[in-house]
Amino acid sequence: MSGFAQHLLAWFDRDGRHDLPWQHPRSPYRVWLSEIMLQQTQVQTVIPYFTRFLDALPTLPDLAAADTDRVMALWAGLGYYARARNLHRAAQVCVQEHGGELPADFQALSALPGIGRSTAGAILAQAHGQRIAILDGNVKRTLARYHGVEGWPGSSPVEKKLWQIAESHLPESRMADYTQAIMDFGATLCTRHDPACVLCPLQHDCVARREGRVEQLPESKPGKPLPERRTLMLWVEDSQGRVLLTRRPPKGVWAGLWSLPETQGHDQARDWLATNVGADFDAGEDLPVFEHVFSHYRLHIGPRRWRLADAESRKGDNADLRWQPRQQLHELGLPAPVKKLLGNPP
DNA sequence: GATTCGTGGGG
DNA sequence: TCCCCAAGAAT
Repeated sequence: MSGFAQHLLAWFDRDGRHDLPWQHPRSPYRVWLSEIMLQQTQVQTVIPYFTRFLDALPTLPDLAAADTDRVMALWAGLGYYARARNLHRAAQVCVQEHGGELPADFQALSALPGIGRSTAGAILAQAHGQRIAILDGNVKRTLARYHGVEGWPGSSPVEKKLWQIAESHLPESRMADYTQAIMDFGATLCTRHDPACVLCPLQHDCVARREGRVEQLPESKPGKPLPERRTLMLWVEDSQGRVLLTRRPPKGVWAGLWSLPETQGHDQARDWLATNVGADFDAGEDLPVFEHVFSHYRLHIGPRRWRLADAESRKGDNADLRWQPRQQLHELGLPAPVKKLLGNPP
Protein backbone atom coordinates (compact mmCIF):
# COMPACT_ATOMS: atom_id res chain seq x y z
CA MET A 1 0.00 0.00 0.00
CA SER A 2 1.27 3.47 -0.87
CA GLY A 3 2.07 5.99 1.81
CA PHE A 4 -0.82 8.00 0.49
CA ALA A 5 -3.42 5.37 1.43
CA GLN A 6 -1.67 4.55 4.69
CA HIS A 7 -1.68 8.15 5.87
CA LEU A 8 -5.21 8.67 4.67
CA LEU A 9 -6.57 5.66 6.56
CA ALA A 10 -4.80 6.72 9.74
CA TRP A 11 -6.30 10.18 9.35
CA PHE A 12 -9.74 8.67 8.72
CA ASP A 13 -9.62 6.56 11.88
CA ARG A 14 -9.03 9.66 13.94
CA ASP A 15 -10.70 12.54 12.05
CA GLY A 16 -13.01 11.00 9.46
CA ARG A 17 -16.79 10.91 9.59
CA HIS A 18 -18.09 7.73 11.12
CA ASP A 19 -21.70 8.57 11.84
CA LEU A 20 -23.21 9.38 8.46
CA PRO A 21 -26.69 7.82 8.11
CA TRP A 22 -25.71 5.55 5.19
CA GLN A 23 -22.79 4.05 7.10
CA HIS A 24 -24.96 2.11 9.55
CA PRO A 25 -25.52 -0.31 8.05
CA ARG A 26 -23.43 0.11 4.92
CA SER A 27 -25.81 -2.02 2.85
CA PRO A 28 -25.84 -1.90 -0.97
CA TYR A 29 -29.26 -0.25 -1.22
CA ARG A 30 -28.41 2.42 1.34
CA VAL A 31 -25.01 3.11 -0.17
CA TRP A 32 -26.51 3.27 -3.64
CA LEU A 33 -29.23 5.69 -2.58
CA SER A 34 -26.71 7.90 -0.80
CA GLU A 35 -24.32 7.94 -3.75
CA ILE A 36 -27.05 9.00 -6.18
CA MET A 37 -28.32 11.72 -3.85
CA LEU A 38 -24.78 12.94 -3.24
CA GLN A 39 -24.00 13.46 -6.92
CA GLN A 40 -23.30 17.19 -7.21
CA THR A 41 -24.91 17.68 -3.81
CA GLN A 42 -23.40 18.26 -0.39
CA VAL A 43 -23.75 15.93 2.59
CA GLN A 44 -25.56 18.48 4.72
CA THR A 45 -28.24 18.90 2.06
CA VAL A 46 -28.66 15.18 1.46
CA ILE A 47 -29.05 13.87 5.02
CA PRO A 48 -32.69 14.89 5.63
CA TYR A 49 -33.71 13.69 2.16
CA PHE A 50 -31.91 10.40 2.68
CA THR A 51 -33.57 9.76 6.01
CA ARG A 52 -37.02 10.60 4.72
CA PHE A 53 -36.59 8.56 1.53
CA LEU A 54 -35.34 5.49 3.35
CA ASP A 55 -38.10 5.78 5.91
CA ALA A 56 -40.71 5.79 3.13
CA LEU A 57 -39.03 3.15 0.95
CA PRO A 58 -36.80 0.99 3.20
CA THR A 59 -35.83 -1.64 0.61
CA LEU A 60 -35.00 -1.86 -3.06
CA PRO A 61 -38.22 -3.80 -3.86
CA ASP A 62 -40.19 -1.08 -2.05
CA LEU A 63 -38.63 1.49 -4.34
CA ALA A 64 -39.25 -0.61 -7.44
CA ALA A 65 -42.93 -0.97 -6.56
CA ALA A 66 -43.45 2.67 -5.62
CA ASP A 67 -45.54 5.06 -7.67
CA THR A 68 -43.52 7.51 -9.77
CA ASP A 69 -45.20 10.55 -8.27
CA ARG A 70 -44.30 9.33 -4.79
CA VAL A 71 -40.64 8.90 -5.74
CA MET A 72 -40.54 12.35 -7.32
CA ALA A 73 -42.22 13.88 -4.27
CA LEU A 74 -39.56 12.35 -2.02
CA TRP A 75 -36.89 13.81 -4.29
CA ALA A 76 -38.47 17.22 -4.83
CA GLY A 77 -36.06 19.98 -3.79
CA LEU A 78 -32.91 17.95 -4.35
CA GLY A 79 -32.61 18.87 -8.02
CA TYR A 80 -31.27 16.93 -11.00
CA TYR A 81 -34.50 14.97 -11.19
CA ALA A 82 -33.16 12.53 -13.78
CA ARG A 83 -31.35 10.99 -10.82
CA ALA A 84 -34.70 10.07 -9.24
CA ARG A 85 -36.16 8.71 -12.46
CA ASN A 86 -33.02 6.67 -13.13
CA LEU A 87 -32.97 5.41 -9.55
CA HIS A 88 -36.55 4.26 -9.85
CA ARG A 89 -35.99 2.58 -13.20
CA ALA A 90 -32.80 0.91 -11.99
CA ALA A 91 -34.64 -0.55 -9.00
CA GLN A 92 -37.21 -2.05 -11.34
CA VAL A 93 -34.44 -3.55 -13.50
CA CYS A 94 -32.88 -5.06 -10.37
CA VAL A 95 -36.19 -6.71 -9.45
CA GLN A 96 -36.73 -8.00 -12.96
CA GLU A 97 -33.21 -9.12 -13.80
CA HIS A 98 -31.13 -9.37 -10.64
CA GLY A 99 -33.36 -11.07 -8.10
CA GLY A 100 -34.34 -7.85 -6.37
CA GLU A 101 -30.79 -6.94 -5.44
CA LEU A 102 -28.22 -4.49 -6.70
CA PRO A 103 -25.65 -6.43 -8.76
CA ALA A 104 -22.21 -6.70 -7.14
CA ASP A 105 -20.48 -6.76 -10.52
CA PHE A 106 -18.96 -3.63 -12.03
CA GLN A 107 -20.24 -4.19 -15.57
CA ALA A 108 -23.80 -5.02 -14.52
CA LEU A 109 -23.87 -2.23 -11.96
CA SER A 110 -22.62 0.50 -14.27
CA ALA A 111 -25.09 -0.64 -16.92
CA LEU A 112 -27.94 0.51 -14.66
CA PRO A 113 -29.34 3.98 -15.39
CA GLY A 114 -27.77 6.73 -13.30
CA ILE A 115 -24.70 4.71 -12.29
CA GLY A 116 -21.49 5.81 -13.98
CA ARG A 117 -17.93 4.73 -13.42
CA SER A 118 -17.33 6.66 -10.20
CA THR A 119 -20.67 5.81 -8.58
CA ALA A 120 -20.28 2.13 -9.45
CA GLY A 121 -16.85 2.17 -7.83
CA ALA A 122 -18.16 3.94 -4.74
CA ILE A 123 -20.95 1.41 -4.28
CA LEU A 124 -18.77 -1.66 -4.80
CA ALA A 125 -15.97 -0.38 -2.60
CA GLN A 126 -18.19 0.72 0.25
CA ALA A 127 -20.79 -2.06 0.21
CA HIS A 128 -18.57 -4.97 -0.87
CA GLY A 129 -14.99 -3.89 -0.22
CA GLN A 130 -14.04 -4.29 -3.88
CA ARG A 131 -10.77 -2.74 -5.00
CA ILE A 132 -12.14 -0.14 -7.41
CA ALA A 133 -11.32 3.56 -7.61
CA ILE A 134 -13.70 6.49 -7.49
CA LEU A 135 -13.16 9.96 -8.93
CA ASP A 136 -15.54 12.52 -7.52
CA GLY A 137 -14.93 16.20 -6.91
CA ASN A 138 -13.20 15.53 -3.60
CA VAL A 139 -10.80 13.02 -5.11
CA LYS A 140 -10.07 15.22 -8.11
CA ARG A 141 -9.21 18.17 -5.89
CA THR A 142 -7.11 16.11 -3.50
CA LEU A 143 -5.13 14.35 -6.23
CA ALA A 144 -4.72 17.47 -8.36
CA ARG A 145 -3.05 19.15 -5.40
CA TYR A 146 -1.08 16.17 -4.15
CA HIS A 147 0.42 15.52 -7.57
CA GLY A 148 0.35 19.08 -8.87
CA VAL A 149 -1.86 18.19 -11.83
CA GLU A 150 -2.49 21.14 -14.13
CA GLY A 151 -5.66 21.85 -16.05
CA TRP A 152 -9.36 21.71 -15.33
CA PRO A 153 -10.21 18.25 -13.90
CA GLY A 154 -13.39 18.17 -15.98
CA SER A 155 -11.46 18.05 -19.22
CA SER A 156 -10.91 14.68 -20.76
CA PRO A 157 -7.09 14.41 -20.64
CA VAL A 158 -6.87 15.67 -17.06
CA GLU A 159 -9.64 13.36 -15.94
CA LYS A 160 -7.92 10.42 -17.60
CA LYS A 161 -4.69 11.17 -15.76
CA LEU A 162 -6.55 11.53 -12.45
CA TRP A 163 -8.23 8.15 -12.90
CA GLN A 164 -4.83 6.56 -13.36
CA ILE A 165 -3.50 8.25 -10.24
CA ALA A 166 -6.58 7.29 -8.25
CA GLU A 167 -6.11 3.64 -9.16
CA SER A 168 -2.42 3.76 -8.30
CA HIS A 169 -3.18 4.64 -4.67
CA LEU A 170 -5.71 1.91 -3.84
CA PRO A 171 -4.86 -0.07 -0.69
CA GLU A 172 -4.93 -3.86 -0.66
CA SER A 173 -7.53 -3.92 2.11
CA ARG A 174 -9.99 -1.64 3.89
CA MET A 175 -11.42 -0.40 0.61
CA ALA A 176 -14.71 0.69 2.18
CA ASP A 177 -12.91 2.84 4.73
CA TYR A 178 -10.42 4.13 2.18
CA THR A 179 -13.19 5.25 -0.15
CA GLN A 180 -15.01 7.03 2.64
CA ALA A 181 -11.69 8.42 3.85
CA ILE A 182 -10.69 10.13 0.62
CA MET A 183 -14.13 11.71 0.29
CA ASP A 184 -14.12 12.89 3.89
CA PHE A 185 -10.62 14.22 3.40
CA GLY A 186 -11.62 16.32 0.41
CA ALA A 187 -14.85 17.47 2.01
CA THR A 188 -13.47 18.46 5.41
CA LEU A 189 -9.71 19.07 5.16
CA CYS A 190 -8.58 19.49 1.56
CA THR A 191 -11.42 21.92 0.87
CA ARG A 192 -11.71 24.22 -2.13
CA HIS A 193 -11.10 27.35 -0.06
CA ASP A 194 -8.80 27.63 2.89
CA PRO A 195 -7.76 23.97 3.22
CA ALA A 196 -6.30 22.90 6.57
CA CYS A 197 -2.82 22.13 5.23
CA VAL A 198 -1.26 22.59 8.67
CA LEU A 199 -3.21 19.59 9.92
CA CYS A 200 -2.77 17.55 6.75
CA PRO A 201 -1.17 14.10 7.04
CA LEU A 202 -0.08 14.36 3.39
CA GLN A 203 1.46 17.84 3.49
CA HIS A 204 5.07 16.72 3.19
CA ASP A 205 4.47 14.87 -0.09
CA CYS A 206 1.96 17.33 -1.53
CA VAL A 207 3.27 19.06 -4.66
CA ALA A 208 0.84 21.97 -4.42
CA ARG A 209 1.80 22.53 -0.79
CA ARG A 210 5.50 22.39 -1.54
CA GLU A 211 5.19 24.81 -4.44
CA GLY A 212 2.70 27.15 -2.76
CA ARG A 213 -0.02 26.46 -5.31
CA VAL A 214 -2.69 25.04 -3.05
CA GLU A 215 -5.17 27.84 -3.81
CA GLN A 216 -4.46 27.61 -7.54
CA LEU A 217 -5.18 23.89 -7.87
CA PRO A 218 -7.29 22.39 -9.16
CA GLU A 219 -7.81 24.87 -11.98
CA SER A 220 -11.38 26.08 -12.18
CA LYS A 221 -13.82 25.51 -14.95
CA PRO A 222 -13.64 28.01 -17.82
CA GLY A 223 -16.62 30.27 -17.15
CA LYS A 224 -19.31 31.43 -19.53
CA PRO A 225 -22.09 34.01 -19.08
CA LEU A 226 -25.44 32.61 -18.02
CA PRO A 227 -28.19 32.94 -20.65
CA GLU A 228 -31.39 34.66 -19.51
CA ARG A 229 -34.84 33.19 -20.04
CA ARG A 230 -38.25 34.30 -18.88
CA THR A 231 -41.59 32.64 -18.35
CA LEU A 232 -45.10 33.43 -17.18
CA MET A 233 -46.41 31.11 -14.47
CA LEU A 234 -50.16 30.74 -14.19
CA TRP A 235 -51.42 30.47 -10.66
CA VAL A 236 -55.08 29.53 -10.80
CA GLU A 237 -56.82 28.81 -7.53
CA ASP A 238 -60.46 27.98 -6.96
CA SER A 239 -62.65 29.13 -4.10
CA GLN A 240 -61.86 25.96 -2.16
CA GLY A 241 -58.13 26.50 -2.22
CA ARG A 242 -57.26 24.06 -4.96
CA VAL A 243 -54.38 25.00 -7.23
CA LEU A 244 -54.21 24.04 -10.90
CA LEU A 245 -51.06 22.04 -11.68
CA THR A 246 -49.73 20.42 -14.84
CA ARG A 247 -47.27 17.61 -15.24
CA ARG A 248 -44.11 18.81 -16.93
CA PRO A 249 -42.99 17.09 -20.12
CA PRO A 250 -40.65 14.09 -19.84
CA LYS A 251 -37.71 16.02 -21.29
CA GLY A 252 -36.06 19.19 -20.10
CA VAL A 253 -35.91 20.99 -16.79
CA TRP A 254 -38.09 19.63 -13.98
CA ALA A 255 -39.05 16.70 -16.21
CA GLY A 256 -41.98 14.75 -14.82
CA LEU A 257 -42.61 17.10 -11.90
CA TRP A 258 -45.95 18.75 -11.23
CA SER A 259 -45.76 22.51 -11.60
CA LEU A 260 -47.72 25.64 -12.43
CA PRO A 261 -48.70 25.97 -16.09
CA GLU A 262 -46.39 28.25 -18.09
CA THR A 263 -46.83 30.40 -21.14
CA GLN A 264 -44.69 32.96 -22.93
CA GLY A 265 -47.11 35.87 -22.64
CA HIS A 266 -50.55 37.00 -21.55
CA ASP A 267 -52.21 36.23 -24.87
CA GLN A 268 -51.05 32.65 -24.67
CA ALA A 269 -52.10 32.53 -21.05
CA ARG A 270 -55.64 33.58 -21.93
CA ASP A 271 -55.82 30.95 -24.67
CA TRP A 272 -54.42 28.29 -22.39
CA LEU A 273 -56.94 29.07 -19.68
CA ALA A 274 -59.83 29.10 -22.11
CA THR A 275 -58.82 25.69 -23.42
CA ASN A 276 -57.82 23.97 -20.20
CA VAL A 277 -59.98 25.62 -17.57
CA GLY A 278 -62.96 26.90 -19.46
CA ALA A 279 -64.32 28.83 -16.52
CA ASP A 280 -65.09 32.50 -16.24
CA PHE A 281 -62.16 34.37 -14.84
CA ASP A 282 -61.06 37.95 -14.64
CA ALA A 283 -57.83 39.50 -15.90
CA GLY A 284 -55.90 38.13 -12.96
CA GLU A 285 -53.25 39.98 -10.99
CA ASP A 286 -49.55 40.20 -11.69
CA LEU A 287 -47.24 39.21 -8.85
CA PRO A 288 -43.64 40.43 -8.60
CA VAL A 289 -41.15 38.87 -10.99
CA PHE A 290 -38.45 36.82 -9.28
CA GLU A 291 -35.37 34.97 -10.42
CA HIS A 292 -34.42 31.35 -10.27
CA VAL A 293 -30.89 30.37 -11.21
CA PHE A 294 -30.05 27.04 -12.79
CA SER A 295 -26.57 25.80 -13.47
CA HIS A 296 -26.93 26.73 -17.15
CA TYR A 297 -29.37 29.67 -17.31
CA ARG A 298 -31.16 32.28 -15.27
CA LEU A 299 -34.95 32.14 -15.29
CA HIS A 300 -37.10 35.23 -14.68
CA ILE A 301 -40.45 34.03 -13.41
CA GLY A 302 -43.45 36.32 -13.71
CA PRO A 303 -46.35 34.84 -11.77
CA ARG A 304 -49.93 35.86 -12.54
CA ARG A 305 -52.74 34.81 -10.26
CA TRP A 306 -56.41 34.13 -10.88
CA ARG A 307 -58.94 33.33 -8.20
CA LEU A 308 -61.94 31.44 -9.50
CA ALA A 309 -65.21 32.46 -7.90
CA ASP A 310 -67.22 29.44 -9.01
CA ALA A 311 -65.49 26.16 -8.27
CA GLU A 312 -67.93 24.20 -10.40
CA SER A 313 -67.62 25.98 -13.72
CA ARG A 314 -64.33 24.48 -14.72
CA LYS A 315 -62.89 21.35 -16.24
CA GLY A 316 -61.67 18.51 -14.05
CA ASP A 317 -58.47 16.52 -13.67
CA ASN A 318 -56.82 14.42 -16.34
CA ALA A 319 -53.46 12.70 -16.78
CA ASP A 320 -51.49 15.92 -17.05
CA LEU A 321 -53.71 18.36 -15.20
CA ARG A 322 -54.98 18.34 -11.66
CA TRP A 323 -56.53 20.58 -9.05
CA GLN A 324 -54.46 20.03 -5.96
CA PRO A 325 -55.61 21.20 -2.53
CA ARG A 326 -53.11 23.61 -0.99
CA GLN A 327 -52.75 21.38 2.05
CA GLN A 328 -51.70 18.45 -0.12
CA LEU A 329 -49.09 20.10 -2.30
CA HIS A 330 -46.37 18.23 -0.41
CA GLU A 331 -47.66 14.95 -1.85
CA LEU A 332 -46.35 16.01 -5.25
CA GLY A 333 -42.90 16.90 -6.50
CA LEU A 334 -42.98 20.64 -7.03
CA PRO A 335 -39.96 22.56 -8.37
CA ALA A 336 -38.26 24.56 -5.62
CA PRO A 337 -39.27 28.05 -6.82
CA VAL A 338 -42.88 26.92 -7.34
CA LYS A 339 -43.03 25.48 -3.87
CA LYS A 340 -41.61 28.71 -2.51
CA LEU A 341 -44.06 30.85 -4.46
CA LEU A 342 -47.11 28.88 -3.37
CA GLY A 343 -45.84 28.62 0.20
CA ASN A 344 -44.90 32.27 0.68
CA PRO A 345 -47.03 34.29 -1.70
CA PRO A 346 -45.81 37.88 -2.12
C1' DG B 1 -16.21 17.19 -26.52
C1' DA B 2 -19.87 20.20 -25.33
C1' DT B 3 -24.57 20.54 -23.26
C1' DT B 4 -28.08 19.53 -20.28
C1' DC B 5 -29.72 18.85 -15.90
C1' DG B 6 -31.24 21.94 -9.65
C1' DT B 7 -30.47 23.78 -5.63
C1' DG B 8 -28.39 25.94 -1.68
C1' DG B 9 -24.36 27.76 0.47
C1' DG B 10 -20.02 30.35 0.79
C1' DG B 11 -16.42 33.65 -0.36
C1' DT C 1 -24.31 41.07 -6.05
C1' DC C 2 -21.96 37.80 -8.40
C1' DC C 3 -19.50 33.75 -9.15
C1' DC C 4 -18.07 29.19 -8.03
C1' DC C 5 -19.14 24.88 -6.83
C1' DA C 6 -20.84 20.04 -4.32
C1' DA C 7 -20.03 12.32 -3.40
C1' DG C 8 -21.66 13.04 -12.01
C1' DA C 9 -24.27 10.90 -15.68
C1' DA C 10 -26.60 10.95 -19.99
C1' DT C 11 -26.97 12.59 -24.50
